[in-house]
Amino acid sequence: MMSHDLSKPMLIKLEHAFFARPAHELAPDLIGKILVRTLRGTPVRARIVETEAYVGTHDLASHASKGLTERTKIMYGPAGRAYVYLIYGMYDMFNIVAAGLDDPQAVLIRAAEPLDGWAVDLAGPGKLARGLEITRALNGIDLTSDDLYLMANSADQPTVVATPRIGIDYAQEWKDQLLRFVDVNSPALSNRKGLPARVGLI
DNA sequence: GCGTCGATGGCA
DNA sequence: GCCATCGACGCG
Repeated sequence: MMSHDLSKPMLIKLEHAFFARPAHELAPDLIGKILVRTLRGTPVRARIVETEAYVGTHDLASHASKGLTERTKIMYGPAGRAYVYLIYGMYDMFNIVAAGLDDPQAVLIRAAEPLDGWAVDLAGPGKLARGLEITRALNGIDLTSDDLYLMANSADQPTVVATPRIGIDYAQEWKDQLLRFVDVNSPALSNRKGLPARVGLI
């Protein structure tokens, strides 16, 4: 008979099916998940604390609003791959493709807490990609690969709050949609504006 | 603490 | 001409 110690947290690798749903559902569910990046043969881990959903061609903040182009074509493919692009000439942005074929949705990973005593600043999408060495060379990579994958921690039940997305003031009626998701108790958010100073027994 | 600004290159 | 950003600088 197998024994199960339910007091022990379970770490389970996320498979493709986890990512194959609308970005507005996937994005909050990614808070508290663990990113594993293999660098020079060694896995480093970080806990995701901030994400944003980009929900399709009608979303004026999404690159997919430009339709199918050389840059956006990865979002039209299967869920669970990386969409990595360059912004401001110097920062790579790491996104996870969501939804299904020909439904171009994605989740931007904006901040994480390094684990295992690893001292690195991952509080912001540019810093996160730099710290994890995620560049455009990884655009299209399958996120169940050993180089970069995700894990669920059954013991981690973060308090998730939705806010407007950052840096998309041009997106008209989309700029106020509550499509950014944060673990309100994390010290590693990119930006704390609009959040309660602290969350206790409110 | 907060506002402003420049870096820097791919994209449509 | 614009960016799904960051870090440096100047306030007082």
